[in-house]
Amino acid sequence: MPVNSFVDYPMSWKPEKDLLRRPIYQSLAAKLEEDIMNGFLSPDTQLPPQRELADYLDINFTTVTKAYKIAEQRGLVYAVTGRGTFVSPTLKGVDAVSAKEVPRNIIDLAPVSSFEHTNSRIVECAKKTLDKRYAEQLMNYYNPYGMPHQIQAGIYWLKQFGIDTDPAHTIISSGAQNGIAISLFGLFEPGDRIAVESFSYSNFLELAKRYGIRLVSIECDHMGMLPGELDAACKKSRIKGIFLMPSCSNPTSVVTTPRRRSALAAVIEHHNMIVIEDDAYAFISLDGDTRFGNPLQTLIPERTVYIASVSKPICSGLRTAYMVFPDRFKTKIESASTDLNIKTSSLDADVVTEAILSGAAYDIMKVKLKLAKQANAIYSDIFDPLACIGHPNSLFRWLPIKPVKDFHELEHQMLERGLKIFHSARFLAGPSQPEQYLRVSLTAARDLKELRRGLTLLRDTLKELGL
Amino acid sequence: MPVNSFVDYPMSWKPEKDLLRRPIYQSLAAKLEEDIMNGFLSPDTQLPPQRELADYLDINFTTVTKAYKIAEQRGLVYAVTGRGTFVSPTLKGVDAVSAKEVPRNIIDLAPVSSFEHTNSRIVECAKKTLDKRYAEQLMNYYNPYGMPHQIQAGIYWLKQFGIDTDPAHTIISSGAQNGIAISLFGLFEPGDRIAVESFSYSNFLELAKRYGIRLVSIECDHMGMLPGELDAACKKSRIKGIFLMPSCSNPTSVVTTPRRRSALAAVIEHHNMIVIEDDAYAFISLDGDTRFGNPLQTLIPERTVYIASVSKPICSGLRTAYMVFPDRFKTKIESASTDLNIKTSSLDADVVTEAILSGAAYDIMKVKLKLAKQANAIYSDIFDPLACIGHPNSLFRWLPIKPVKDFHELEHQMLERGLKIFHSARFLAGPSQPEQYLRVSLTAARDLKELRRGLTLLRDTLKELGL
DNA sequence: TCATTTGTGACTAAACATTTC
DNA sequence: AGAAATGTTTAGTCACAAATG
Repeated sequence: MPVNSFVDYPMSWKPEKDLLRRPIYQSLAAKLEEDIMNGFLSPDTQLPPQRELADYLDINFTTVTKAYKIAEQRGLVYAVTGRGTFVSPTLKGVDAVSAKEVPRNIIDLAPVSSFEHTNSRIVECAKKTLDKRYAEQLMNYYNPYGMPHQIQAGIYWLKQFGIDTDPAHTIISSGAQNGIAISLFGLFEPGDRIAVESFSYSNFLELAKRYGIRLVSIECDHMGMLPGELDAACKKSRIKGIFLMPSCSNPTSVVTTPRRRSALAAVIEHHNMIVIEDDAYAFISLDGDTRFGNPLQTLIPERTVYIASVSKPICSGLRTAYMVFPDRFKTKIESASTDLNIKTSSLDADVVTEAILSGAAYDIMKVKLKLAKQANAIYSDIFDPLACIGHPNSLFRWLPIKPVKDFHELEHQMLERGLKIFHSARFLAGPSQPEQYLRVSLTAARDLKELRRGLTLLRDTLKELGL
Repeated sequence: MPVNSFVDYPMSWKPEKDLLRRPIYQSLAAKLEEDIMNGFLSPDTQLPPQRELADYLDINFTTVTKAYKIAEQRGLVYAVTGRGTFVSPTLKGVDAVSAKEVPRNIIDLAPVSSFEHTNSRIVECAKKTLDKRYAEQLMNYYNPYGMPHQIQAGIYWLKQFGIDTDPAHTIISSGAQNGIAISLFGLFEPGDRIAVESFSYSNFLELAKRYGIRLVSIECDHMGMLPGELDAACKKSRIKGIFLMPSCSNPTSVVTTPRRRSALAAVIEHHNMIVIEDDAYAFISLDGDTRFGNPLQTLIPERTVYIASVSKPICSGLRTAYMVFPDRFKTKIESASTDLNIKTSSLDADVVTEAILSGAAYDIMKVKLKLAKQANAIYSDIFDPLACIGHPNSLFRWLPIKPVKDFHELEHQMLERGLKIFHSARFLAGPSQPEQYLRVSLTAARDLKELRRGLTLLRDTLKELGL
């Protein structure tokens, strides 16, 4: 073995051979984890090729494969056939995107919540709910997936988004994320592949990774995911499902065009995939003028789980989302729901039901849509509207910035200047992308005035940092 | 190859060699699934040994291992080293234990709910909740794991069960099952082993299997799990966690004695395991006279996730449970909670909080405890009280019966006579047990009169069937 | 275009652990 | 007590597929 070659062209990672214990692949993976966590190996560093490391350690190269695989499953590295294995740019655990109230001196541009100005109406609905004859029944064990009249109200609510369903194919979950978890658990197994847009909803990515789903990152443009790329990826390996938000992708705010939806549906159909369609932002397209196309559920209902939370259009605190699915998924979805929740909250669902049936929900939705338009107008005042892609009423914007090396550092610098905001790296499904962005939430500031202050501060800070 | 030997001593399963496509292990697993689902292979049938089948099919025997492994993960078969591989007695999908209201002519002895007579008090609490100053805040996006005052109320509530915790180590989940899912997701990975009692909570078993947890069934007696057996199992292979309900095991109703709890704690400590302690039935021990011992959480808090739902003591419809955990689990638990739920329902939690702070919860608990005692008295009228093991106030009883071949058939026969009830096979964590039981829920009948009718009918039916 | 580099997946080989008799 | 039967785990061989230059 030409030992000297290792000295001349040092490998990026040289684990000490003596420290390896059997099982080799496990101790190698542990060492790798340690060195990444300690920062010895920084993001996007290329690791030694399997064969080279194996040669150096005097072991079989598939033993290295196995060690790298474990690290990949833990989100530490990613590998591309023909190119190599690299340290992951998003380190797991750093990027839980959850909403905690920020201190008064910070302006929150991070979580996409919903304008909370309308919640007094919801409290009224809740009061009316409790005066109903059947109020006591909201407190019992039955109807784990929603009471019949609650389902009916959901079906009615979904009509405005173009969904046509019935009680046998509709249930209530404890919010969209919970519905996504139910879909993953019920219809997929660890090891299955799911296609996602190259920037995708971070909470989905985290959940899927945790469950052992192998994410396949598909390239996109300003009209949505590229059908050709999806088709190519499907030809490479069996991809069982796809996660999409065609009405307004989080975080990019891109709307998938009707033509693109049809093309994607054809590819999906052809490769016999399952769609998880998260239609959280459906309501922002309901302003009469524009038509953005129908949900994928209407194009390929036999392979789509459609999930519509009421978080954004009605109220973010109530844990209620509607799930629509074809017959063949029914048992699987319901038993996954039982496994994760036993039952959903009948009380929350009934408050939503009251809001829908009384019309309050529609009023609230209009107010929120108006606020979204106002917020976007403010954004356009401050940032170049021409550079602004995506849905005009989106609750968040996708702001291109010059690439930085360490996205945590940038987020930290922002925080020090009084802004909480998320960098695009948090939404990365696969390898690093050359372009970088900030996802600018328009909904988490305390009011529109604060939003304007925050966006102005953001613009100035970016200028100051030369981004 | 001595082909004739196969003819002389036919294997229990002979997949056609010609039908095998590559990848062999997958097509073999698919064939196995098909033949089990079709009923060609009945429960507890022993499959051919890996080597024998491999020989017959002319493939390497570890390829058969892989096929069997897949089937095991799907819950179709179970394998015991040294003994063989067998068709699973509980076929997945058949046994989702979820509560659906039964027709009027059926008496429900199946789900363990809670006596629902007290829910009007809860509706009152809910109304008071909505009159609070902060009612609007219940509808927003913040406090994903519970609002501070809700956590405080939880801490206060848990004191009566012997739990001493603080806000930094306590969160609210959307019910106990959801809390269990959070614990599994946050602290375990697919492939990890978790020890369970040989008859254990079916919803836990299903969830764990789905997540790829390898369940290790530990033998028990009338005082709880046998510490020696646990220790032995731990020495065999690394067992990362254990699921226990020491205050009243579901389905056996066994209370783990204080001495046994200490012994188990020592074994758990020694093998560095994580405990998931589901204390759903803590309240049935609060009748002053008896002391049943403290939760494991008090013995080994540094390794215990303690979960106490309010379903049984207060109200089963509200999706609220308290989770208590040590510092080192905090981040993991919280991020798993985000992955599964984003947030828990603040409204549900606040109704529970109001019930606790107003004292209503304690009143309700007393009523439910009294009802539990009455129900048990009725049971003792009808079935031999001497044969009755377990907690005297248990919400369900564990009734020994003579073994039957097909438990589904027995359940079906019961249903035809007007009784919905679950057979012990549904709660089996591992291989079949020689003893069989029925889990008799005392809480799902519409009232105590109906319960008496149901239990009488049960006794008579068992006599009629010769069990 | 084609050879090279690099990762993937399926199957094989061998050592090991447990149960049974 | 020890041999045989049987499942488990780890490591290795080999054919193949994708990216690169």
